[in-house]
Amino acid sequence: MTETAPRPTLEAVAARAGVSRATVSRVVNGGEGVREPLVERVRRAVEELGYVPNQAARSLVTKRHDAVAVVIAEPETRVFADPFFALQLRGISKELTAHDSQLVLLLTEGRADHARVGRYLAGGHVDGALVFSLHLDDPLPELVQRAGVPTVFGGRPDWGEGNRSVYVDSDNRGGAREAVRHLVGLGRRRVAHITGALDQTSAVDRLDGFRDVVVDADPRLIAEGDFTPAGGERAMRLLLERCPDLDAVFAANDLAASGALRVLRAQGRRVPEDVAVVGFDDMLPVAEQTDPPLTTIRQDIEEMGRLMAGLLLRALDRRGTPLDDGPGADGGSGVVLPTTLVRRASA
Amino acid sequence: MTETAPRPTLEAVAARAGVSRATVSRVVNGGEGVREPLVERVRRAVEELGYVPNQAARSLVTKRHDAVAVVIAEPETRVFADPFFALQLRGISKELTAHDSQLVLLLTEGRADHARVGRYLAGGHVDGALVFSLHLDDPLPELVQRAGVPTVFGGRPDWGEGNRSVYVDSDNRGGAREAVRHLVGLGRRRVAHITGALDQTSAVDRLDGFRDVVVDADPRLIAEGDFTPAGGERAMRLLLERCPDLDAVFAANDLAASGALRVLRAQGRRVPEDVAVVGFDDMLPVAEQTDPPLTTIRQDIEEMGRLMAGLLLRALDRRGTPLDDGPGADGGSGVVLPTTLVRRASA
DNA sequence: CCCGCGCCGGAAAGCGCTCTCAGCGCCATG
DNA sequence: CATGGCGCTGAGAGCGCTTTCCGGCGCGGG
Repeated sequence: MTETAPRPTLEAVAARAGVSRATVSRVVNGGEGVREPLVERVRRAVEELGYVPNQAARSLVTKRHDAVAVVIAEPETRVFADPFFALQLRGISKELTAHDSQLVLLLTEGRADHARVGRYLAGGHVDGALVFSLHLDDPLPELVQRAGVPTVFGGRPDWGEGNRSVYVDSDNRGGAREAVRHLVGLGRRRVAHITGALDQTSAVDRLDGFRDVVVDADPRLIAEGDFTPAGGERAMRLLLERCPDLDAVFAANDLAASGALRVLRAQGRRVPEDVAVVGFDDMLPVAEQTDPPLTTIRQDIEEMGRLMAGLLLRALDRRGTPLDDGPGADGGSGVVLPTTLVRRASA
Repeated sequence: MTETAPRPTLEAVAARAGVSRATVSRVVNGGEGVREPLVERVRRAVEELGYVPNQAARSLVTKRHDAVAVVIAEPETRVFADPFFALQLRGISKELTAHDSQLVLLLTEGRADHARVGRYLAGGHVDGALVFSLHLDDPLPELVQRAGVPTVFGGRPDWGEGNRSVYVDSDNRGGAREAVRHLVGLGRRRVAHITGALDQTSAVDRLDGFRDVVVDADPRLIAEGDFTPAGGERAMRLLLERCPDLDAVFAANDLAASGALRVLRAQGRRVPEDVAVVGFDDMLPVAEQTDPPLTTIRQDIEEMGRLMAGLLLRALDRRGTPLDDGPGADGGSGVVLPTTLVRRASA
C-alpha cells in the first residue's frame, strides 16, 4: 500500500544491540554459543526494529531456499474439478509449514510451459519438487530428472520398475479389488467396469484390480471411460446395450459413477436393487450428493500430500544420501497408501 | 536425484564468451546497448553452459522477486470442497506466468499461522500478495496492511468504504437479484432464501440482493445457512416448517441448494413444479449432478483470479504510484465481475 | 589532420547475509 | 604464579548478480 519502508538489516540490529553482525546472525539462527545476556539484548533489538531476515541474501550463501515447488500439469487441473487438488495441497502445505518451507505452485498450461518449468527448477529456486504427473506420455518426469532437483511424484509414474523415482500413491489396485469383492459378496454375478482414462496409471491399476477378482472377465463388461460424468454416461449406455443382464458396476471414480447412475435411472434400473454401483475416491460433494448416495472406495488424499512433502523434506535433510534410497531397494521406491470401502446406499 | 551439479555463474559465461560479467548481464536482461556480434557470442556461451541466473543473487540487488503470494485462509479451504479454488488459482497462475512471476501459495491453518504469514510477507520474499479473506473478523487484511505489501483482495473485504483497498469480487448482489427476479418472473409468490455464512460479505450481498427484489420480505422466509449441503438441509426444513406455502427457494450457493433439494424431495415436494430452486456459483460437479439439474447464477471464477493477478501486477509495474489509485476515486477500489443466470431444470 | 562527442564495454562497488578464523578473556591446572 | 585450553565474540571474505561510473574507441566537423 504505502511506500515500502526500507527493512532493517542485520547490521542495524547489531548496531542497536552493540554487538557484531555475526553474533546477531547466530542468535537469529538458533542462538548456539552466545551467552544469555547478549542473546537477550539481541532479541530485544530484533523486536524493537521489527527485523526480518532477508531470504534472498540468506539463500545466496546457504544455497538453501526453504521452498519446494509443486508442479501440476494442466490436464490435472481439469480433473481437479474435484477437491482432490485442494486436499492434496493442504496436506502438502501442512507438512511444509511444519518445516518452515514455502510452497511454490507451478501450474503448467500445455507443452509450451514445460520449458518454463524446467528453467525454473534448474534455476535453483527451490530445494525440491513435488510433481503430479499422471499421464503416460508426460514429459515432466524426464524434465525434472534432468533439472537435477530432488523430486517426489504424486501417483505412480508410468516408467518401468528399473527407473529410480520416489512416489506416493493410493492402493488403486487393492482398492479396486475391495470394491469388486464387495459387489461379488453381495451376490452379483455380472459385474461390469467403467475404466478411467487409461493413459493414467491409476486407471490402469484399478482395471487390474477389477481383473484380479473377475478373472476371465467378459470383455464386453469393460467399457472405457475418462473419469468424467459424461464419460461415465457413455460407458454405461454402451454396457447396458452390450450386456443388459449386468447386475453391478464398478466405476473407476465417483464422477464416472454419478454419470452411470443417471443413465441407470433414466433406463429404469433401480439402484441398488437391479444394479449395484461402486465408485472410487469418495469425493464427498459427489459421492454424498448422488441418488442414491454412492458406495465407494476412500483414499486419504490429504495424507497423501502430507506424505509426499514429508518424504521430500526428509530426503532434503539428509542431502548427499541420494533421495532414491529407501524402503524400495535400490531403484526408486514408492509408498502406497491403503484405501477403505465406504458403504452407502448404492451397493 | 544425483548430486546437484554446481550451476555455472555469470562469471563462467563471461569467461567463455571472452567478455566481462557486466556485458553478459546486459545481454541476459534484454541486451540493450551491446553490439550484435557480442550478443551472439554471449548467447552461445549461455546456451553451451546451460546458464540460468541465480534468482537469489538477483533479488538481493534488484529488490524484485518476481513472485506473488497467494494467501488463503483455512476456513476457505473448507469451502474449497468445490473447484472454486482450483479455478481461481488457475486464472491467477495464467496471468502471473505471462508476466514471469511465480506463485507462492500460503495456506493458513488457524490463528497461529497468521504470525507466520505476516512474517513471510514482511520478510520481503514477494512483490505483492493476493489475499482471500472472506470473513468479517479476519485479521489477515490488517496483517498484510501492516506488512506493507501491495495487495489485492479476492472478494470484497468487510471494512468500511473509507478504507483503501483493492479487490475483485463477483456481483453477488446483482446476481442474487437476477436469481430472485427469475423466480418471480416464473410467477412464484412466496420466495424463500437460504443465506450463506453471514460473516462473509458474499453471503450478506446475496441476502441484500434477495431483499432488493422481495422488498418487505417475510422474515420467516429467510433462513440462515452456511454454504454447506447440511446447512442447506437444516434451513430448508426450517423454512418448510415455518412456511409450508412457499413456492420457491433461492439458496446462497449450489451446495446449500443441493441440500435443500434433498429435503424437498424427501418431503414430497416436486421441483420445480411445487417449489422452484435457484442456486449460486454454478459449480459444475454439483449443479449438473443434482436432481433435477440446478438453475443457478454463474460467476467466472477463473477470470476473477486472472483479474486479481493482473491488477496487482500492473500496480507493481508502476510502483511509486500507490496501489490504491484507480477507478474507485481516492479510497480503494473494487472491480466487480458480472454474473449470468444459467437455466437448468430446477427453476 | 586534430579535437570533441557519443556510444560501448569494463571495472568495481556493493545488495544482506553466513561462516570461517583468529583473538581475547577466563578458568583450571601444574 | 604461569600456562594451556576452551568458550565466546568480532572481523572479514565472499555468495552471484546488477548497475553506476568511466575510459576508450570511432566518427564527424572545424
